Amino acid sequence: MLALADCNNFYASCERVFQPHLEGKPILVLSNNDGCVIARSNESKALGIKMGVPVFQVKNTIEQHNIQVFSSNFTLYGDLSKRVMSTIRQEVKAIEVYSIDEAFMDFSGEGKHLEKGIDLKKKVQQHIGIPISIGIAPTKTLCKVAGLIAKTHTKSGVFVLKDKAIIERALKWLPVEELWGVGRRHARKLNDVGIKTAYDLCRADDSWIRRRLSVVGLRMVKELRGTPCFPLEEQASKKKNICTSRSFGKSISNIEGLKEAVSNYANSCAYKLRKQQGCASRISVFIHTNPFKPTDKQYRGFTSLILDTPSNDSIELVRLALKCLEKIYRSDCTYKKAGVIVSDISPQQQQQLSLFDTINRQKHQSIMTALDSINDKFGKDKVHLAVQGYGRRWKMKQEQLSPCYSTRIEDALRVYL
DNA sequence: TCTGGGGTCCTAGGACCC
DNA sequence: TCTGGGGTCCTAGGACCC
Repeated sequence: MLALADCNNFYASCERVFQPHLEGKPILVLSNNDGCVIARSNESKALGIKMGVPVFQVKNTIEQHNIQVFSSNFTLYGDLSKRVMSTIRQEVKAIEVYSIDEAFMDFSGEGKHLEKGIDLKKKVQQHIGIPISIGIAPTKTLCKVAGLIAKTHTKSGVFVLKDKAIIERALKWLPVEELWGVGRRHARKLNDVGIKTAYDLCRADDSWIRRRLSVVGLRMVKELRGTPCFPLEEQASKKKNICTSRSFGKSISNIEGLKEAVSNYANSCAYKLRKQQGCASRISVFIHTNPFKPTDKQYRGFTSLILDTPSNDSIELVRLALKCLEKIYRSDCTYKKAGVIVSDISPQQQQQLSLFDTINRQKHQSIMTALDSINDKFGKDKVHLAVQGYGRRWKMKQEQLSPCYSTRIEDALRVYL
């Protein structure tokens, strides 16, 4: 048996941990630049606020119901996530951290599954203050279904999906578009041919599913029928692509501003590469105008460069990123977003050196190591390249940012006795 | 006025090889 | 008149996830 632990309304719950008076009150967490709604407490969901809507469209509802609004604080959410995962890790044989707010677990073995789930939920609540739901079933896809039921149809927040009859009942109840692996496109395709529920899909012909939903869809259906196709993966695999991109708080029309942003993103990619001990041999840069302003001239620039020798050196990657930028920049546009992608990633240990290499790699590597250790200790970008700038004209809008209670000592709560 | 930021996998088609 | 059979690699696009 497997289980899926899923944090309820995770970002909203994180904000509540340090502001418990918000319990029972509607909360929203916004995307970067405070643009869209990316998390809602139950109370906000009940008020009809949809996932992903631009904030300005629900401004009235926010004011009317005095909804508490937060900018996204990923430092806080990331830290609380780590803590939730480590509490879970102590209670189970194996865990796969699937996303910031979800983990699959090995729930096999003796003991009653339901009780074990309830106990785990209680521990996470007590240790971290984050409410979770748990779905328990023989396959990952069925765990997802069980988790959905746990969240909506149980008091305990834990549900076991094991008996054949209960699985069948659950699948007949579940609309096909709610399935893990069925997105909007597939849902429409399936609905068009009369497949409305997960149960309908289970009864469809294998070769038909294979043709319409590819092998990925077929695996999912097999899992619904009880055959595991997605094993528990304890080791997080290394990224094959790494991207850092942002929309700007304010549009940028000069190349200097873009240079500053792009060098920061390239530096961030290089940092992420070093953290996973990889080197990239391709770097790409893109810049976009604002697609929501149709009156503006629209342009999307994208280009890549191939490196002779794979690298994770900030100095080199920033230089190449700026070279890409020069190629795609057009002075007659106003830009709203830029990004850097590094790909073709290979392990740092096995690099083939280029015959014509001019960089002193060893020296650069020492610089990077020093840079990382300083910044890990004293804060992000405490020491950085000059091109990254100090102006931050491109920076994000974050007007409702909560403190980093658990990761910055200055932000820690003070308790007066 | 105001609209996020990351990822993965699969498939089809083209270019190329022998 | 008739025009093979087997591969690989790469890329773009489409689908999905959080």
